[in-house]
Amino acid sequence: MARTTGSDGEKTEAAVREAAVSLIARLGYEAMSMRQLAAEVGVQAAALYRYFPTKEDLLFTLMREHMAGLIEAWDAARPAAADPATRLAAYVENHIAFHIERRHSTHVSNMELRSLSHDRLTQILKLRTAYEKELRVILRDGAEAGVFDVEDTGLTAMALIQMMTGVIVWFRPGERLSISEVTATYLSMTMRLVGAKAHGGTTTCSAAAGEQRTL
Amino acid sequence: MARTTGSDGEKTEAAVREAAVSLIARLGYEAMSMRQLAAEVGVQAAALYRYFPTKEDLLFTLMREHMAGLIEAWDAARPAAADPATRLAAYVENHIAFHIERRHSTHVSNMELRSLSHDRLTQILKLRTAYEKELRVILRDGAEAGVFDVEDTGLTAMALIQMMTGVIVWFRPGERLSISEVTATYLSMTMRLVGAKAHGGTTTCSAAAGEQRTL
DNA sequence: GAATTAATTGAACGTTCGTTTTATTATCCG
DNA sequence: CGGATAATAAAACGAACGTTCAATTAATTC
Repeated sequence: MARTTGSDGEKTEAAVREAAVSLIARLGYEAMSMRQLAAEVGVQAAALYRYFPTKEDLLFTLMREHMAGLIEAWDAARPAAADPATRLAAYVENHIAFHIERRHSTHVSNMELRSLSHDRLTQILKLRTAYEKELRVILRDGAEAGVFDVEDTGLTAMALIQMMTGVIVWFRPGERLSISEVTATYLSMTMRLVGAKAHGGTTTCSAAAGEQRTL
Repeated sequence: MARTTGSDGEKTEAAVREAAVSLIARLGYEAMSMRQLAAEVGVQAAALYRYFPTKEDLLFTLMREHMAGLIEAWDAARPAAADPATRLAAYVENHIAFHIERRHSTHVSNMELRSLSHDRLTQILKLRTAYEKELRVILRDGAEAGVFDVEDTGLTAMALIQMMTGVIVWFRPGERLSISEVTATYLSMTMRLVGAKAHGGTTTCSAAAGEQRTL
């Protein structure tokens, strides 16, 4: 047999992407076979190669679009011109919302980097670095303005990102906590961690602690 | 040929373990072939099966011993009976020291869980939960004693552990920061995050950073 | 120094992998 | 309605996989 009734390239490609994200997140890139993926889509393995020339191309596409989506989401959510605390809050909220919403895709982009070729790894890391830099800038601005108390901007940014991204490890929608509850708690932990002076009230944390080093 | 001069079962097994941790951390469990591992050890693939009946047995052994080592390290480092802040500081210091020291093995234990059978996954997760519970107890004690300000003990524990474990992603020994600098910064971030009242002083959480025990 | 045991090799097994090729059918366009 | 093209199936490719087995040699024991 050959072309099946009702077959449509766009729909098939979208189905492949979706199934691939789910399968790779669950089994891992190396453990997922192209035949398994094809079966999930309801197609023969050879049909996949109409849309993605190699298995690695498929992985790279998924990762690139995940990172692009993350940056896009932040571009849409970032406050125009605001104080560091407001910008930090927006960053935290966007980060957590995005990562909870795209748990599988985040899993893939974080765990399967080693399966990329050198060049493609570099491309993905460049996107990631650009996204992380946004947070470092916020922290630096806040530290310079004296509203944050941060010892080391780069280290703090990494710590915050790992803390926030880690939410996908344990969070399951519909369980004990809602997304907004989780976000609120992470937001308050973040503000304490960076020693943010309360939005108008007295100081919560800070005082001593040395001058900050720039990265 | 057959047995080689100077061959010794114990030494070979140790070499296999060491090479396996390094290779799996670098390539991933699925991507590492038994022939690759054997070549790294300087032996034929068949020789590996003298020590580990299957590839998964090898992985499981590495993980089990990693988790056992972590719990053992904490048992040795835990303060006998102390206030929550001191215990939390000890937990953070032990956690970071252990994870930096055993970066590769941590990578394996955190990233390759999905390659375990159901039973073995359960065993590893049981160990991990037991270790994490130690932190939750510290946080709860501190919250009940009024020396910590924690909204949600479980969530805070997960956030802290992910933040601390994340150090292995970016930390490289001999670069910008020393282990003790990193530990000190993480300790101060932790104390602020949990809203710790200073050890004996009057205010501010970041003061805890100054009082730092050596690693 | 012979018998036994420990450690390893080299070759092979069947399976599965990613991928390619070729043929076949549905759909679209005139 | 008929030719072009898009979408797939079916079968096959060589390579690599985890693993097993028999043969062989080093070390140990008596």
